[in-house]
Amino acid sequence: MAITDYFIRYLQRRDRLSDKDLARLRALRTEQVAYAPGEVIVPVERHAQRSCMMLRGLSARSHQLVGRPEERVITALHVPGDFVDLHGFVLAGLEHSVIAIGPAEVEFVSHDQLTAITEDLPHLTRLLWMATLIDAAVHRQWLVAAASLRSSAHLAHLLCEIYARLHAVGAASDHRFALPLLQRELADILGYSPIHVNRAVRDLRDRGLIRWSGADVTILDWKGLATLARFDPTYLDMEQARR
Amino acid sequence: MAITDYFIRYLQRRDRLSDKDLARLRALRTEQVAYAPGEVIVPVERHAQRSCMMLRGLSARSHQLVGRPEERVITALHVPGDFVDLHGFVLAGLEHSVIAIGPAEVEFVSHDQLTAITEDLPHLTRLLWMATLIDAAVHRQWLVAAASLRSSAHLAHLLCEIYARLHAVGAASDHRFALPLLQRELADILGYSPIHVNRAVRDLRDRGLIRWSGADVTILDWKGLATLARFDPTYLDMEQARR
DNA sequence: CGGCAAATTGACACATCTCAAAGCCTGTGG
DNA sequence: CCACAGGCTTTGAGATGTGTCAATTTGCCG
Repeated sequence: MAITDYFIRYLQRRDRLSDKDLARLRALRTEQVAYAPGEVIVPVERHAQRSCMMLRGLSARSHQLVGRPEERVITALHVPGDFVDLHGFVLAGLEHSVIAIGPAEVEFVSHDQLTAITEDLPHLTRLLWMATLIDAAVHRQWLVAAASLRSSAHLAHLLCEIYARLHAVGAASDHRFALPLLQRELADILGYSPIHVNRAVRDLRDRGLIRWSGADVTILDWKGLATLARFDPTYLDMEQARR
Repeated sequence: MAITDYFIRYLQRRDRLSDKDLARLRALRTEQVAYAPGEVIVPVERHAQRSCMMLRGLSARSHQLVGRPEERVITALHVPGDFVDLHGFVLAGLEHSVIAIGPAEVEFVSHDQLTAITEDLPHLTRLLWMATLIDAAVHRQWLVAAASLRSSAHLAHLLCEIYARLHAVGAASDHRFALPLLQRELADILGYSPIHVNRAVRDLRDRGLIRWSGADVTILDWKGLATLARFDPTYLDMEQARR
């Protein structure tokens, strides 16, 4: 399946695509590349020439801390169908890198083609814009979660969100999904020490809310997990609307 | 001064505006409204019909927590020149409200006019897009700060950022600015208890880094404050570039 | 002057971090 | 098939950061 299929599904869940919009998306020339776990997909750079969509696996936006080379913070996770670094198209530079979480495959689109879309197709342009704004809404929700939830609930929120996003593009069902995240990476996402993340995982397990072995996650009690996390998917903006 | 002047300065700091772009911005029909401290400027709503730019004072994006009516989290602060809820133009709904921090004045722009810009002026459209992406970059930096800085350094980071943003649009100089933030609001921003925020403020004062009385903040030692906060303004994307 | 909201302080409880060590998986070479 | 190495996970104990509660002080405004 071409990545654009996932991305088209992502868009169509939120608005109707005209024939013109669809045709242009399908005609995009792209380059597919596969990455090993931990590899850098997009480096910190200025004036990037292309952006990537997620095709398979997961990726993350990783911020290196100044003066502490071995520490980093992950500010976003991306699932298939996400236009991962579309914001690099409009910004002068990326202040973070994009790395593979587990084995991952992405598809690159040149900025020339994106510029052409903005010149010709206002509606599709607004939908691309929308995709970056949903990322921003997720950032805000992560801020809310970080400020208002204790460790177990915070982890629960992340799991609810990832499942909701995977499910929305048809990449997960039955409350099961692959999550090849190391606990160290989870710590970089949630802002805890790896040890504390481990305790949070155990807590959710002990409460009978999840099963997690290797990269396999099963949500045993969706309602319980969502209640603990106070999860409300409104922020993912998955609503049909004219944009 | 019309708000558009601040916003135009915001844009011109980052790219060249064509005569057409400028003319369209200057021709925007807007409605100015003033608000008292704490008042709601934009409610939680679906399918908003207008968005607002910051003219005077400060505003914040406030998230009500589900099931805890008296608690909230603030995920963004806006200074004059910011197009505060421009994201409401493309999203189906806002999951937060916008409130006044101290006395504030904003200028509303109808979404009809924004739609027209996206139909006619691709370059200006990309610049509007950029403005929302800079907000997203600020969200990410807040996530990094929350995950990697202890309370005093976290507060220091916020002060550095606010000053940098005010200074960038000419709304502050000499390391002094008005910051009519209650410590309770500061707590909602940083994710600490008001008591702990108070300790952080005192710490920065005791170290001789800032003076803060009433709404008046003076940064006594910019270098020291920025070092403590590991502040690097790159994420504000204040660079001339073709977009 | 009085009243109220905000800022400040102290003491104690709870959450999370750090360091250290032990257990578990998986791939590899003998 | 087994032994081993290495990375990841899990556990424990003590140090530090932050939250909560209660009380006092400050500053503003009527």
